[in-house]
Amino acid sequence: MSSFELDKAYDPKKHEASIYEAWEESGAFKPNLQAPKDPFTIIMPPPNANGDLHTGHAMYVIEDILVRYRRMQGHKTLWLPGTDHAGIETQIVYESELAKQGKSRYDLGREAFYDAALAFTRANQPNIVGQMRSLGFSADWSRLKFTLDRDIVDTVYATFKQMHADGLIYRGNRIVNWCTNCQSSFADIEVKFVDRTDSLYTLDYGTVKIATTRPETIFADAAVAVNPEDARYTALVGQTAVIPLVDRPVGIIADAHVETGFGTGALKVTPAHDKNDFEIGKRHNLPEIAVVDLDGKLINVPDEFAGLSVTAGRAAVVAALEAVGKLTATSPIEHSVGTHDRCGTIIEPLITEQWYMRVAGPNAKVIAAIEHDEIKIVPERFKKTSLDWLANEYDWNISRQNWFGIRIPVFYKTSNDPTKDAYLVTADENEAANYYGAGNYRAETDVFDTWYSSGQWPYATLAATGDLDQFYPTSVMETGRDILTKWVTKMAMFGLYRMGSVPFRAVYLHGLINDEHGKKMSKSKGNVINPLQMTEKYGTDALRLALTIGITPGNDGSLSEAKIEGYRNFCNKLWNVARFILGQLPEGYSPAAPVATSTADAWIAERVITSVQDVTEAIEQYRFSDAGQAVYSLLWDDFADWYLEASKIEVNHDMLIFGLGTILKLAHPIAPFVTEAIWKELPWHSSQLIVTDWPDANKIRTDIVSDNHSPREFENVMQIVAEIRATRASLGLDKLILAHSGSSIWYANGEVIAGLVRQAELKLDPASHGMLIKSSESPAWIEVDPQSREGIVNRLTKQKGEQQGYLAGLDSKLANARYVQSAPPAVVQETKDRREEVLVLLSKLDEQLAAFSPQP
RNA sequence: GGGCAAUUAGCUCAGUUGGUUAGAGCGCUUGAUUCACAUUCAAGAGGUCACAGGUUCGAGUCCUGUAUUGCCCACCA
Repeated sequence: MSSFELDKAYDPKKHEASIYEAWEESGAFKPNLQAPKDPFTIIMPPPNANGDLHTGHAMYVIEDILVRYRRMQGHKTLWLPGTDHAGIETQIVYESELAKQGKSRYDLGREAFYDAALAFTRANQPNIVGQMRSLGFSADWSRLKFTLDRDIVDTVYATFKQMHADGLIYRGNRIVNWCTNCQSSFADIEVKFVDRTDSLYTLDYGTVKIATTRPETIFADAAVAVNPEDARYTALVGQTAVIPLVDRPVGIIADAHVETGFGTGALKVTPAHDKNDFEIGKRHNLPEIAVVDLDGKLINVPDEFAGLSVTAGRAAVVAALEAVGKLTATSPIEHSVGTHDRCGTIIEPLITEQWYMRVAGPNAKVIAAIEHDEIKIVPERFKKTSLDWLANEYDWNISRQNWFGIRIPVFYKTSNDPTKDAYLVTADENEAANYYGAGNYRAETDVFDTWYSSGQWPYATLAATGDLDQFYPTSVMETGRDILTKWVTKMAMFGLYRMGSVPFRAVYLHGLINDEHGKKMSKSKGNVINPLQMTEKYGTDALRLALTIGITPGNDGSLSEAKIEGYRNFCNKLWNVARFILGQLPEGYSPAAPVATSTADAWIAERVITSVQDVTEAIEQYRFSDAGQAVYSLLWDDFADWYLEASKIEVNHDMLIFGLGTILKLAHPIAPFVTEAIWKELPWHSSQLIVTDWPDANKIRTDIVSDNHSPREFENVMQIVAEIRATRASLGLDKLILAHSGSSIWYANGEVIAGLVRQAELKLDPASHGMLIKSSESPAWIEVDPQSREGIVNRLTKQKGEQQGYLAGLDSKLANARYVQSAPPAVVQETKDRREEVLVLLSKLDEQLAAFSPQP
């Protein structure tokens, strides 16, 4: 009797927490520096410390798969986790917290707000960390880093200082994307364009008419521009036009930027409030007149408009223009308007002074690294995307006027001392005091763009944990393809700049996870799948499998509850396979090297070996879906449906245990909990599955003693069984008698065949006149009732028709001389072989038809 | 305007260098089931691989074009 007693079904809730705890307590998540193989490192993209886990984070499962796989392979494996303070995002969240108390950030002041937001963030961090742990992530939490940790910030400061010394950093007074809500400038990449319908107003400027969507900025006009090729206006170039309402004359200039076909072909040039106009202004040396302030209110305009918001001002100016007859037309126009991607506020282009980084030089190194595959990008098509983007990036505005961020380490001179520099780059106020003298300096209040600091995440974290020497460059960066340009290229740039080498050797990009109909998940659509609800309901492994199988690198994937449920079933199947096997082991059993003593043994051994190769290769090539599918199919289609069933007739405990053990190993990276839960039940294992060796196909092949059985023979058994089952189903037969002629395959496998077919009896009868089992090479029959004759003839006729059609196709192929000449001989031979097989089958069908057809 | 991706069974998706009669899961139909698992088992139906050309002995796969959908970048007075 067996000493094993497993629950009837796998209940994730009973196992996951304790297994995770055991992993962590054993130190399995920490890199094993004694491991024989090279370091393998992944730096986790830090999720927002204030956020909740969503399907995007759940895709870190890919990282866990890689890490678990490499750990089992014997690499010194480090997965370094972290969380992000998420600058502006957190600021917005925390401001809304304050709003609940009826406060704004101005009530607290900059420093108090920063401290409070930081405390809020640190207090929330355990939430997201706990959620990631619940997904089974085998990261080394003892190394957890936070983007505002002192040591991280120090690294960022040092980089800034070095870049400044290298002449890569400068102050620039130019047009920026200003968010009046956030009171900060933003990089182009943070501006999201939304389509809108607005009014296009045609205004009378005396000599010309211009078209604009922003009449409230006419007071900032510095010129009117026309295209130099535009014959309508050539005579006017050099003349003046007059801004209505204020009657201020401006020059008419020619600039190629102007499109003759748009509006009237004449453009009001407003350098201070339009990006393109700013460029035109630079080309023509035009004044930059500001009429919108940082709050989005009109300034430097006639009194009646002063202080109005842009929107109110527009309406008022339009009314005034109409009143004086200068508004000659109004038409709807569809265009895109830039908004801040975090808060949705319309971006006001205006001129402010900001910190910039020159990117051309540093980016050139990134381009070279990507071109030479020093950074391999998966899928490869994103190589081009990143190269195009890098080659076209403008100097990067790295300063923000948010309050929640890393302050730019600069102090400004406030005295008039001509011997002192205008500013000093240092994070140390003492240094500033020494240099300028007390009271003669002020600290910069701008903070870094979060991508400036998070772009340094790989080496900043590794430096902070003391792992830089051992684990940099890292192995793989796995992240969403949407932040390829925002983040991945920045990390490459910073890594090459500061470390002189790439931060990661490969980048794996996953796509978006959509809902069950391939639609983007969104709160407003109500189709958001909460990963934690799913793991609660179906178990963590089920979610992990659902996010792995059927997902293609870089492509959007879809997730549904039904899909997750299906993988819950898989986990249960695995559990029950184990339950079944363990249930029949004798007391005190301990496994020995498997010996293949039956046809089925030889076959399953081969299937396992092939699967080990397939799964290994798939993971190596980042084809995680294929890896998952290979394990799924091995367990369910091969091991459970065939080998286990066959073992009910002829059992080989060692082979069962070997198969189960190997499957557990192969499945572990994707489904770590259920595999470890089963592994724990096997008393002969001294260590946890998480640190067990990954199976080696060659080693297995030499270890398994084969008793001279061919895997092919069992494949024939499977064909025979399938044919008998199909025949039974189509004829509605119940209990079967299988007659055979006494060949070796039937002697060796007859019992197994009958057992797999179920409700079948075996009989030696070389003279049977039953229905021929056509897939059996030596004659065998299903004994049939004469009453079934009509059904049999129908079935045989249908099969004959199918085979004749197939034969015709093969014949026409072989009749084609060019095919026979040009195709590889192996392909042609295969066609010929198949034709022979069909002919044999057809002759059998004819014979049977003759036997069962009514005699004439 | 430029680019990328997708278009394959009712649904969601695979299909790795061109080569068996194109696959999976779910759903559907029929049947089974005290024997590890109904979170099960067996059998089955279901596809002109978006469309039009082309290359090739051979195209879901390569080329050209078209359509639809989604995404990215640029512009949008």
